[in-house]
Amino acid sequence: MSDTPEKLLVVAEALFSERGFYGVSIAAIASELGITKQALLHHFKSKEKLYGAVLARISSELENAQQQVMADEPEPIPRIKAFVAHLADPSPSNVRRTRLLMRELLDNNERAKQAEHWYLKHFLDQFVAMVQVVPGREAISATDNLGLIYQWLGAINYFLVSIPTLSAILGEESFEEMARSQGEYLSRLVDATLAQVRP
Amino acid sequence: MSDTPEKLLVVAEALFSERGFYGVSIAAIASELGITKQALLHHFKSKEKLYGAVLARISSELENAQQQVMADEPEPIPRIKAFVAHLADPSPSNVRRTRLLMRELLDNNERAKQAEHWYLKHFLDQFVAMVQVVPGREAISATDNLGLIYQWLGAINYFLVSIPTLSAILGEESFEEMARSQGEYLSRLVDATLAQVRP
DNA sequence: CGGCGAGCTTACCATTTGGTAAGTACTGTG
DNA sequence: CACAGTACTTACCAAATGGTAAGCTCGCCG
Repeated sequence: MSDTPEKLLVVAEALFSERGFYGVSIAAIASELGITKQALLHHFKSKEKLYGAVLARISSELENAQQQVMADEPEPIPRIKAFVAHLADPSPSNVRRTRLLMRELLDNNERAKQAEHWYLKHFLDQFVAMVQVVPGREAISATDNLGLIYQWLGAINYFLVSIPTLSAILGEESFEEMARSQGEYLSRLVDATLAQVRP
Repeated sequence: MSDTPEKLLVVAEALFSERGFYGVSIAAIASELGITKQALLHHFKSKEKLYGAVLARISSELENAQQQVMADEPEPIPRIKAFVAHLADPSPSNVRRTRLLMRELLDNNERAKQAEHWYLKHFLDQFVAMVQVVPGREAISATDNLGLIYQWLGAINYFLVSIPTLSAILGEESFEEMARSQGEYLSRLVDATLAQVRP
């Protein structure tokens, strides 16, 4: 079949995102690709390494998007809003990524305890930097700004991850209405929280 | 050993929370309890049923807490804040519950597709009702209020679930500082978002 | 006392798991 | 042509998985 590793990663990402690390066997991934399990193991020496490659791919995509926004939008607040909007994009590929990262966050306790390097650290550092240049926020500590960012990330990621559930309990059309207003909600969330100053 | 099923559920909850449904074997749970795998299967006929019992227990605890707050605090806004504070309690037991529910949210797509009944629906309905009685919010649609609630739940749950990661990347003392301010952040988040009216 | 169900135990089982070993076919490159 | 490396394949494996079957022991009820 001679798939490029890129293709393998796309499929692996989809399955890991859907069922989690322990919920997917390498055989299942291989079968989805129409190759044998051993063909997969040939490219990535172990299941852990395959998973690691998927994570690395995602984190590099994330950092690319971040640099893109930095370059495109010089104004601090519109820049943040553009980035938030990008992260909150409800497209299937972004939802997939978000689900996988959420799972990783949950598993991180276990699996990555030995992994010295938290692969999203750079992403977070840069995000903090984006907030710290907002007028009135320069004096606020990095930790406090990180707290703010976590509120945004929480609202964004939790919504994305809840899409199937919400869609099921609200019904398709009601959910669509909610999804449509979500973008503006987030924009206002950013405004409202950024405006707050420390007492 | 004659453990009450309650004890079994506590241990099962801890392990499912830590490693997820597929990440824990019934043998592992049993061994943690010092009993055999078959003793567990005797009480709960299958792994799925055991997991379901854990979920049911959590959802009933959640609804109890909700009723408690409803009874204790008659004023709409303080009531919401009290409930939010309860949900955001960073105690180990609450963190465990939150992790497990977050995993369930991720897996829901797969496992609970056939389960007609989304076991947290009642919790959400009642939460919406709590918001709908806030002066100035009566006219706002349930869907819009749900959107607001999801922002709060996102901020709360994402933070709780990120505790080990944050603690690792920030260091213990810096993280403690962030955790301390989190409560007030959330309170202000509720104020800021509740104040907004639809255009 | 007889028996009956609850709460286990040991024994067993088919299937799936991640992974190794060894070989084959193809494609350059010296 | 020889040789090396890539991209696989089939064959295999030990361990772990969820689950069944059958039995054993205890307390309780008629």
